[in-house]
Amino acid sequence: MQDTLSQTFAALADPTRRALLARLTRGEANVSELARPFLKEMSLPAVTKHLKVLEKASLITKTRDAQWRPCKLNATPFKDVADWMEPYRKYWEESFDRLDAYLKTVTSKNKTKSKKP
Amino acid sequence: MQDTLSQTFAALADPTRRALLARLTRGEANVSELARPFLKEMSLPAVTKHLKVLEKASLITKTRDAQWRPCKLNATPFKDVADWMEPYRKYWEESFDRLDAYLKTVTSKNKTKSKKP
DNA sequence: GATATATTTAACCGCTATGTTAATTAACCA
DNA sequence: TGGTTAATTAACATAGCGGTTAAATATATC
Repeated sequence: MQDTLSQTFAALADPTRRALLARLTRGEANVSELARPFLKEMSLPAVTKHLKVLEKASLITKTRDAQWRPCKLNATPFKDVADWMEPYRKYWEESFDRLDAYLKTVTSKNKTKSKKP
Repeated sequence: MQDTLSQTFAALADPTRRALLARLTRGEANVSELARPFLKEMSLPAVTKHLKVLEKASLITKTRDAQWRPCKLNATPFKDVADWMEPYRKYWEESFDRLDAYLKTVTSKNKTKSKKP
C-alpha cells in the first residue's frame, strides 16, 4: 500500500474520477446518478470501481439510503494536496509574473500596431 | 496517451518523484546528484525512469552540460493543478472553518478549565 | 414469495508502471 | 588510445489498473 498523498494523486490521475468529483461539488448523488453520464463510454461496474478508488483515497464518502449509496465529497485530501502544493506556489507565480512582464514588453513593442487609434 | 492533467497527477503519485521535485526547488541538479539519496533503495536506471516520467509530464526540463544533464522545475503543470484545485478551495476551506467553529465551541465549553486565569 | 431496482462482487483480460541487471552511448581526461 | 564518469537503453519480471460480462447481494414493492 502506498502513502496517503500518492493514493490521492493516483486517484486524481483519471478524467472519469475527476469528473465524478466535479459532479459532487454540485451536491450529493448516488451511484447510478453519478454513473449516468458515463454509461455510453463504460459499464456500471467500471464506475463502481472508480468510486471505490475515490473512496479508498478518502476523496468521497459513501453512505446508505435504502438500496441507494449517496456519495459526498471529503475535504481533507484536497487540503492535503493544497498543502503539498504550497512550497511550489511562489515558484509558479513568479514564473507567471515573468510571463506577465514579457507580455508587457510585447504590448509596448506593438503599441504602434494597436487596434486602438 | 492520456490528457495532460492525468499525466501530471500520475507523475505526482509517487513519493520518489515528489522528493525529486522537492529537491529541485533548491535549484538545478543533474541526474547523479538527484539520484544519490535514493541509491540505497533503488538503482540509477530506476531514477532515470522517474525523471523521464517527470519530464514527459513537463514537470521538469532536462538540459545538457557535457556529460551531465542538469534538471530544473517547470512551473506550468503546477499552475494547472492549482487551477484545477480552485473550484474545491472554497469547499475545503469551508470545511476547515467548520472545524474551527467546532474547536471554538470546545474551547468555550472548557473555558473554566482554561490555562488563562 | 416474486419481481424490480440499485449496487457490488467475481473472474477474467490486456496494458502499462516500476523495478531489476547488463550492455551501450556520450563526454571528458591523461 | 584507453580509462573514467555520467547517463541511457535493452530486455526482462511482476504487479496493479481499468475495463469487460455474468452472477450475486440488498432493499423495496406488489
